Amino acid sequence: MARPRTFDPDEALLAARQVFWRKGYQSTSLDEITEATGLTKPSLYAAFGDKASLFLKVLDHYHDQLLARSAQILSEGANARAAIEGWLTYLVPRCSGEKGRKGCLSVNTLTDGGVDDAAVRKSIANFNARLESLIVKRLEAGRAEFSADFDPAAAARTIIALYIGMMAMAKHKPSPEQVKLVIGQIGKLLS
Amino acid sequence: MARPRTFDPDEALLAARQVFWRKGYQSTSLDEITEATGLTKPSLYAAFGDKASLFLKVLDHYHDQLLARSAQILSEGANARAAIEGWLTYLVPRCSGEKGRKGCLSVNTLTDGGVDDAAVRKSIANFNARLESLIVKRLEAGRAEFSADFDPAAAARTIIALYIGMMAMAKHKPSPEQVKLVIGQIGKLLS
DNA sequence: GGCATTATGTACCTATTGGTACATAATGCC
DNA sequence: GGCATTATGTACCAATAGGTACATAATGCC
Repeated sequence: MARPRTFDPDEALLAARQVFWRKGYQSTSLDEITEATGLTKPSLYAAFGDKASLFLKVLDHYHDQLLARSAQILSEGANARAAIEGWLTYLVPRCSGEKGRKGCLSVNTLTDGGVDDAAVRKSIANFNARLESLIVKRLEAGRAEFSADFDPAAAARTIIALYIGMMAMAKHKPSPEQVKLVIGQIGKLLS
Repeated sequence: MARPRTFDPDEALLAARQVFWRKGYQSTSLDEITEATGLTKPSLYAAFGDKASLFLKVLDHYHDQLLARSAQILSEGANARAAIEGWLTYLVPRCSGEKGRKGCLSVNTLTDGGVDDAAVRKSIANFNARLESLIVKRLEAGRAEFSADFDPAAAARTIIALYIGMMAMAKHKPSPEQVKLVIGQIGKLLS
């Protein structure tokens, strides 16, 4: 047939993700991606299309992965409150200085004015909607834990806003204790 | 003496701010700034220095303005809870579709991986610290409103995280109602 | 009015950007 | 082994980026 690939597309996607995550879409040059992946530009184009298309693939993969892990963790807690707190605590290393100041690729992209690609915005909106849906369902499943006037939808949306805020603040490299201080406040929203 | 300026530096700074706010630092070209300000590149350089220096001036000015307004609004409420809610409600138009999807210049810059200027990071960290300090002081001034185990520092930091999260979510153009839903949850943090 | 001084506008420079043309190498099929 | 097909590597291109040299214009002071 034809000459086979000499690289693993999934590995290349992960390598590109590292660069996009750290520097953002606009500030990442194709040269940096070729260096990180070990591929040449023609190989990149043949495999993933142009820069925008490559970034979208990276972002979609990131969203899928984060959603899968979140769904898993949210299903594990003894009750809704514990599940939510467990989910946020799992994110602590990413929000604090422990794993650098990369923050969240999705949040970083959301606030990037240089990215006006409709497909990218849609991917992020979809991710947030699905994440919020996961939390709403977990809260509704544990409805009995809360008071009569508890509003799962409002609480879920507020938790999403807090998640995004904490991911943005990760850029300041707060200590894990500072992050846990905020997570400790979440309990007040769940009553 | 010498030839006088034919433009108002403050106006030029505001015009540049509009562009940086909408497109972000990296994606804003000097040509777009010259178009928005009506100045030529040499005039820009003579007045504000290079692009990074100009951006820092814009950002500092933005921070000063937002801090001043926040301090004023936070001092107006009948009590601490009303003051905080009034402050967030003042920000609602910026968080919803009413004023487009610009979000907050400071938050957008914080999550911008392409900006690695130490002075910029310091300006943002300083802004956040002063904003948090304003809120802590307002909460402490209304200490009697809250229960004995209320932690003003933890609550203030959580409110900052929510503020940042809502500003990031502004990029999705949420409806004012959706934003108010989140603000309505803030009360639970203040008890 | 002449001069020193500073602002302005044109025109340009170099580096880097995303993207590609083209020759070459490696495979499976017959 | 020859051939069609696809991957790879070099070398390059046009466009755009931030930044500047230099000639010119406008002021106050003397």
